[in-house]
Amino acid sequence: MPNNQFKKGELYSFITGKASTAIARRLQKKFNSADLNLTIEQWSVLYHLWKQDGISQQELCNATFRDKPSITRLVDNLEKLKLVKRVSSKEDRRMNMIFLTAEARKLEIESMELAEETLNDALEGVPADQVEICKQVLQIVYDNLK
Amino acid sequence: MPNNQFKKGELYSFITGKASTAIARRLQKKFNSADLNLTIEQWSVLYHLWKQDGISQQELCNATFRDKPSITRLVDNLEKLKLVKRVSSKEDRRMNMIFLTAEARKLEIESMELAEETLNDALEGVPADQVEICKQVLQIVYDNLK
DNA sequence: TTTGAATAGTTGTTTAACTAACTATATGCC
DNA sequence: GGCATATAGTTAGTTAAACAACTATTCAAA
Repeated sequence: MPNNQFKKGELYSFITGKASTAIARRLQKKFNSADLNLTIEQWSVLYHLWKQDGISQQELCNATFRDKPSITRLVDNLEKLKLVKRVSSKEDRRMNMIFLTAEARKLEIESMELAEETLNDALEGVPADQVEICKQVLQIVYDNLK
Repeated sequence: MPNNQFKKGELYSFITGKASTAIARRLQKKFNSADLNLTIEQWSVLYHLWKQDGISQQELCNATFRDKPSITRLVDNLEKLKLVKRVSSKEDRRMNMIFLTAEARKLEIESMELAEETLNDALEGVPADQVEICKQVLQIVYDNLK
C-alpha cells in the first residue's frame, strides 16, 4: 500500500518549495538592503568555504548539491567579484582548489547574521519541537532522493 | 529573545531548499523518462490550470508564487508547445485569459500520478503525523514571509 | 472630460540550473 | 609502457528567476 499522504491539493507546495523560495527571496532582499552585492547562490558557496576553503570544485558540488557546470559558473562569478581564487592543485592538476580572499572573509559575519535573522522571521510562532520534526522530515526526504 | 532555533550548521538546508530541489529533480527525471516534454515549472502552471482554466496571468502569478515576467515567459513557452492559448478578455482588454488545449488536458492524469509517486518516494519511512507537522510548519513559514 | 494613478502584461539584462559534449589529467590493468 | 576508463573541470544551448523599465488599458477624481 503506498503511503498516499498527499491529497492533490497539498502536493503543489512540497514540490515547488514555496517555503524555501520565500526564505531565499527574503534573504536576498536583506542582502540587497545591506548593500551586500551577493546572490543567494553565491552566498551558498561562500557558506561552505567559510567553514573550510582550499577545497575542490567537486567538493563544492557535493556540499552545495549543485552540478559541475553550476559550480564552474558560480566560481567564475565569485572570481570576477574577487571573492575567491582558483589555485590549481599540485598533487592532481585536474583539480582547482578554491580559496577565499580577504574581501570574502569580511562578509561572513554580516551575511550569517542576516541569514539567522531571516530564519527567525520565517519560524516566528513555530514551536521549537515542531521545527525539529520538520528539519528531520526534510533531511529524510533529501536522503531518500539524493 | 529571538527564537534562535538554528545552529549555524543547520541553517543551510532550510535556506537553499535542498529537499524541494531533490523532489523537483526526481519529478523532472520521471517526466523525462515518461517522454513528458515538460519542465517542472511548466507543469506547475498547468497544475493550476487543470483545477481551473480561463484565469488571468496575474491569477497565475498569485497561484504559482511567481512574478509577472516569469509567467509571461512560461505562458510563451507553453503556447509554443501548444498546451495553452492566450485569449484577450472582453471585459478588460489588459488581461489575457489562459486556456488549456485538448493536448494539455491529456497530460493531467499521467503527470499527477508521477508527482504523487515522487512524493511517496520522498516520504518513504516518514510517519504520517510527522509529515502533517512538516506541512504545517512550511505553511507557517510561507505565511510569515510571503 | 481629461488627467493621474493603478493594474495587466511585455521586454531587456543578468544570474543560475540542467543536459550534453568536450578537454585534460590521472589511474589501473595488460 | 600503453591503452582504456574514470575523474575534474569547461563550454554551449535552453529554460527559468529577479529586477527595472516599458506599453496599454482602466478607473476615479477634479
